[in-house]
Amino acid sequence: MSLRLYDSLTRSVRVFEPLVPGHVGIYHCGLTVQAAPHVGHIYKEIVFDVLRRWLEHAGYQVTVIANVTDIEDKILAKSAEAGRPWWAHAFLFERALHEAYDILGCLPPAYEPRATGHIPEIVELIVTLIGGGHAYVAPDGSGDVYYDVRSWPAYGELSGQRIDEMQAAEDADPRGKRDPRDFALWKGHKPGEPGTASWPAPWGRGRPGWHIECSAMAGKYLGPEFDIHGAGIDLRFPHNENELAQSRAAGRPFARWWMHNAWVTTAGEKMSKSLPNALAVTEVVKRVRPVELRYYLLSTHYRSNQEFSFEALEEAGVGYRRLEGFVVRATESTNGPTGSGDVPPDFADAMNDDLGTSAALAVLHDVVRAGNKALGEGDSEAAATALGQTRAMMGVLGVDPLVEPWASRVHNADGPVAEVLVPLLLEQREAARQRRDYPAGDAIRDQLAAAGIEI
RNA sequence: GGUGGGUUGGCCGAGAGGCGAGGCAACGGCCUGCAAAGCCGUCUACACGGGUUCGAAUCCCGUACCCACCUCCA
Repeated sequence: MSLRLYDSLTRSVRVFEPLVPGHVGIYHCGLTVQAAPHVGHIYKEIVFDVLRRWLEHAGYQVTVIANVTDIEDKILAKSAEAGRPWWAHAFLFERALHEAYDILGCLPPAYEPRATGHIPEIVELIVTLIGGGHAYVAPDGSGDVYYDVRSWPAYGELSGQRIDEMQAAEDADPRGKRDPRDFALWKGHKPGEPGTASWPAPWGRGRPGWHIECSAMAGKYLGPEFDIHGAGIDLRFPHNENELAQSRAAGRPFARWWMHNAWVTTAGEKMSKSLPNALAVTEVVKRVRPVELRYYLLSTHYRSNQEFSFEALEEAGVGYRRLEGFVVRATESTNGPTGSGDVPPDFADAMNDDLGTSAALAVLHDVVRAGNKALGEGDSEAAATALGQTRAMMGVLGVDPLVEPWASRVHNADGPVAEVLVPLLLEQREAARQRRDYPAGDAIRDQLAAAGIEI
């Protein structure tokens, strides 16, 4: 079975065929560096990291571009509140974001372009749109440039909405817009805004609107047409809709697949920076290991909401340790994994079916059960085969316990002290058991258990 | 007002006309000096009301409730 992916534009699952055989270009967007990343933000990274790994497993060369929005209204507002320059504010959270990626074992993108580094490309695109009659400089002297939604009949195709049915924004300040749905491509510099937050343009100093940057950067790095555009479902409208309209109006076919991940929710509602339910990645990983958080997030299909709870998270951690335990035991008691590094057909079918990670995890557990049985029966050949398959599957999901960044953290026995002391204690316990001094042996076991090390 | 998604066992979560996903928890068994781990087994559900069908969690109609987007948002 070949890979089939759901496309939000056509609202259907289609057999994936890249534009250029053997190559896949992916652009995913939406991270605005204005606050510390929470579990919901990082979920998108994990989803597209697994997509990328699965494509690479299938032999594709994958180019991932993920943007960083480092200038927009919120950043200006939040940085002013925090009393630091907007660029320092943006960079602070860009770094926090990178730390979160790394903690969760996401492979780095090929490149992460920043909006502020692509002003010429953005201006060039706006010039093209104005020239084509799809954008106009606001007549009110504000220096704003708007996209003319009425000039693009297909506008609304991605989100399935008709312009006339769209609710006008409550705070709609027409400011010279031809239609209230027209959106800003360029925001003229306003008095009171930092001078560093504006750039020269043919229609006056200002800064780019939020939507245009993605069209400009995706176009620059992946070309006028590319394979997959990813984002969280909330960005479908207006952000992705606007990107699509801008790009196509400028003569670029743009993305061939639009993929949107659903939510990690709390109390049935979307996790959000503006609600008190936000869960910072750095806090959550104090409760479970990062790899367990990653495993937990993959237990739900990416297009279904996942109700976050620490209880479910910790249960998932138990499930992960079962897999990890097999990998560790099987590695110790066999001559290592055997097999071609291929995943079982059922696993491949699940992943090929629009990244069915839930079903894929079921296959993983089945193989581990068979592997554990083989270990129990002393069938090291069967155990080694299961180990090979297990590690291949876990590798695709980015949770192989013997691959970095997890390898050094197996079994909680991390650090040089533990590496020296734990074997020593185990030796003493074994000696106690040999002389049938069980209370002494059990005491050592209990103390290790109290330190988080299970025997 | 418009658009889209959801309601599955004690819990988390797949599936999408027949063949009981999987995990966690619980209980019983095997193994073990006792545990743990592991294995075997048990419990086994599809919001509600109609309908279609030999057969519906899955399709159709209706009802209720929940969520998301239309405004910054993964």
